[in-house]
Amino acid sequence: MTAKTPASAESKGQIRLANEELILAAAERIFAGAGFSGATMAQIADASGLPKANLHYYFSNKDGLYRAVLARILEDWLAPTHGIIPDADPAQAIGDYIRSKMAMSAARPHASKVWANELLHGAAVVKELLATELRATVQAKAAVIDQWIAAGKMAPVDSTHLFFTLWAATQTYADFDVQVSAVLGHAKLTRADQTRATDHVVAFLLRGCGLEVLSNK
Amino acid sequence: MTAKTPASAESKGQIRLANEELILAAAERIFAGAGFSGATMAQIADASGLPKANLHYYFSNKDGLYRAVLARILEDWLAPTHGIIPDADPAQAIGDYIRSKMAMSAARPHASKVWANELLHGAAVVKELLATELRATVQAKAAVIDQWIAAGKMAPVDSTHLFFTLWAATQTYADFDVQVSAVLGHAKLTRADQTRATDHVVAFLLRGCGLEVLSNK
DNA sequence: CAAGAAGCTGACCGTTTGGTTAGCTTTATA
DNA sequence: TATAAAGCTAACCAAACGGTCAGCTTCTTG
Repeated sequence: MTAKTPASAESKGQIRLANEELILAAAERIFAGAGFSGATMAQIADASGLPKANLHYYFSNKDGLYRAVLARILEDWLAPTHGIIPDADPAQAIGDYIRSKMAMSAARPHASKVWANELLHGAAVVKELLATELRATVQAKAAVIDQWIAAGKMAPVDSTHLFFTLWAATQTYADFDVQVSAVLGHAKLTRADQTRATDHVVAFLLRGCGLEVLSNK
Repeated sequence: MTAKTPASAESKGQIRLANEELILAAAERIFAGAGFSGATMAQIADASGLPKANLHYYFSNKDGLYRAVLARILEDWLAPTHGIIPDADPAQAIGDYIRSKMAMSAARPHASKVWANELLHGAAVVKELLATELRATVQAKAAVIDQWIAAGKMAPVDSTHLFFTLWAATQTYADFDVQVSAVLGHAKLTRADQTRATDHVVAFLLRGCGLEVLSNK
């Protein structure tokens, strides 16, 4: 609305920014539903409300668009391990981590599915990243877990594999929601289902760590 | 070799049986690696060592082949809940179930990936089945778990969601093996990795149920 | 308000893919 | 061994797909 100095924020036009966001959001949805190969540029165009040729104006090609979608997902994905530090209380820190993972699965199921699909088919795009950033993060946080175990604050779990189990148990509600829905007999997962799932997962996984659920804040 | 009465076993020729198996095995591999849309009939033909037109001689079309692959997987998938019956010992029964799921993930990773891919993208083919057979199985077995809980034999877990957690924790080693490998710093999962994973998962999940690992037979 | 930059898009194109077919060879049967 | 059934496959085809481009409109800027 108001005229601003053009070089203030990014050097990208606002129209470009808005349309890129529109396309990325649509692409995330379509890629989640059909995978990379199953998704078509025409579908993504329809979902974003823009003509197909416009997609190629903003993104070099299908692969470039897919990489942009993955990059956008990545930011939120490796983040919420902040609380896992030596001074923290294990039950509080791990509980918070699990809850934030469950919240992410509920809030951004499409993102989780795109990520799952990428891993499922060999992680051609993000393999390098897994072996560097993710590996380093896990090693650092596993060391904290090991300290807690050595101090007798929790059960002697395999600290590295613990993360595989936490990820699996939480993301299954986003990735395989059809299976959960079908078994529960609901057409879609309700908010009540999500709450029940979170309560179960937090209690179960903490007990697996030899810990008790703390009062919720 | 020896001449047999033709109507003895199935009414299918041995050549047909052998080639169908050849094609199904190749298709499972290719579908696992690339998903339904990403896989091509030409790739499956190459992998099976047969010309492409031969695939259409045995299977009506790509969709028919995909359904046949899923059907072959399904048999082994809903099976190993046998041990979960009221008279059994909870730690023994649940421990055995987890171990058999881990063994399956290690032995047939391709099958697990095809199944995961089908669920991930909405289960268009197996949705009906999830809502009937799988749902019924889980309800029956969850009732057994509830009996054990009522009898004070294990911790008060959500018996239905327990199954989601067991499936997730075990199948993650087949479905997302690239992630596990990358974090562990190995090119592929070794037998030692599989053993360590099984030990962790069994101990961790049983503790989550308020149970202890029994001596391994 | 002139003029360049940015945004936009219908129409088009080469390639890939699932699927077909006509005609061949091999196997089974009486 | 004659004959039918089953098995096999090179060559071909129509549809769908990712991607291009020329020319248009809208926005920004000095």
